[in-house]
Amino acid sequence: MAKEKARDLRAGVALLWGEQDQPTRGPKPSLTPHRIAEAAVAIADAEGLDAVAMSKVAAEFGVSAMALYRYVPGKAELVQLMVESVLAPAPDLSAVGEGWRPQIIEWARRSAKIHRSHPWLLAATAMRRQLMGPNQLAWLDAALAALEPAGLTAAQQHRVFVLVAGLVRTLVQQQLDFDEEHSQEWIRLTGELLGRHADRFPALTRAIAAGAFAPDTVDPLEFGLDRILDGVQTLIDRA
Amino acid sequence: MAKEKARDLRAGVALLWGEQDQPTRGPKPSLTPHRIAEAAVAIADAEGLDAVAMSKVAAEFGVSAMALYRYVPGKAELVQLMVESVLAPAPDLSAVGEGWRPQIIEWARRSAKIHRSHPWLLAATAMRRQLMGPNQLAWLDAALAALEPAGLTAAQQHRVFVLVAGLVRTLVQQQLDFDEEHSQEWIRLTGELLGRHADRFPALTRAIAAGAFAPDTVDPLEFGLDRILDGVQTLIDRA
DNA sequence: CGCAACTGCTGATGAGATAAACAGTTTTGG
DNA sequence: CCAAAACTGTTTATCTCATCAGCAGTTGCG
Repeated sequence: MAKEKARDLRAGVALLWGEQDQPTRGPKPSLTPHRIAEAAVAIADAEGLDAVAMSKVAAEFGVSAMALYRYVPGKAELVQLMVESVLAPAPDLSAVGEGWRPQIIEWARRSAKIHRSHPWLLAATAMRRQLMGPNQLAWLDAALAALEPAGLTAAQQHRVFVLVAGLVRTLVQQQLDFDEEHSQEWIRLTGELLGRHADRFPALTRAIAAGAFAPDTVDPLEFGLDRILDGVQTLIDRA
Repeated sequence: MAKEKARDLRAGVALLWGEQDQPTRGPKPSLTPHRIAEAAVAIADAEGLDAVAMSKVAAEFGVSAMALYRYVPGKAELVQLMVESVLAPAPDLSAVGEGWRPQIIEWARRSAKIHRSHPWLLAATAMRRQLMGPNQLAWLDAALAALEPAGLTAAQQHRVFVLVAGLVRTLVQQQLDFDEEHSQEWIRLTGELLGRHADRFPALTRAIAAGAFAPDTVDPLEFGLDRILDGVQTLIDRA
């Protein structure tokens, strides 16, 4: 997780923002960072982020692993490109109509949808503070724009964004976990354990008995948004 | 991230819950899973989760890497033990007084404190749905117990827990990122980029100009809790 | 034309997890 | 008391990956 790989932040920036000058001499490049990222995305979608090995991505193009290093400084930067690739295009919330609340809700829904479509995205963005690419920034911009009409202070606006973005991450993670194959086995084992130690976890035992962990018709994301945005509304009203 | 390592879930369970029978024959074990986990925690605290290599942990005890496999099925299980180790003891909120709100707030504060003290904890628990050990369950139990007086349905209670736990994770992550050494460099670079593309990110540019990202006297955790719990209160009042 | 700037390749290195087989230790059943 | 069983720790050996170095072929500019 915490690999020191400062390398040269600047190299990554140039790549992420497409601010590189095209070479004139030499053989024509047969690849582009973008195509490489897309191939990597395909692998990650199908087999998870761990399956994205330089050699495997390279194989998609029939070249050796080292060939990729002509296009991408290293794996970390490749993952960044994958993220950018998947975040395009940034959401356009102009059709959602007026009001900060519907707009930020729509933002959250779209964000959640992308994260669900690319289960590795959470892990890819969970890592160290990364420099954000244009698309990541565009998503941030869209959220802030949505919140502007709420009339919060700039600092509050930022904090609300963090809450909503965090909510999306949390709930998508939950859902992905639940959908996972081992999930049933996990639930069974945990239930068994709990039965054996019910006295140590009284509140949990009660909650389970009352169906707290049973499948639920309410979308947890909608529930969370309602709570958070109600809280924000309270803040606005109070001002 | 997504390594298939079902191995035998049961082995991990037994280990995590200390449900293993002590061997009688053979040489006395010189270590215990618990001592190993503590050494690993020390390493992770000092150098990050990536620095926790079997060989490095083993070196702490002057034994070979493979010796650890006599105590722990593999690295994944070791990380689980580290988590359990760090989550002990479970929080006792009985001294906090009455009321669901102060109690769940206290729960969140203590959870945040532990996560801040062990920056690797977030990464360690971010992974695949893991089987929870007794201490992890005890934390869950404590949170549910705190929420009981609120009079929510069991399902709502669970959802609120998820919101609060997610909030803690989100905000600790933020704070850890910010404290990181490269942070300043990151902020500078991002600012530079933003200046060069201000027109593409109007809302963001406005927000920054208005100080949205400036250091803030408000604790983001308290802010988030206030919003979420206000939202929960609204839900309760409505019922 | 000849070199500089490139592209892709092969081979090497080093980190890490972990499997396999072995040697020494201790306990217990006969 | 002794030998086999049950263990502990060790050495060796694989495997998977990222990534560095150095090489060979390509191409466009001066």
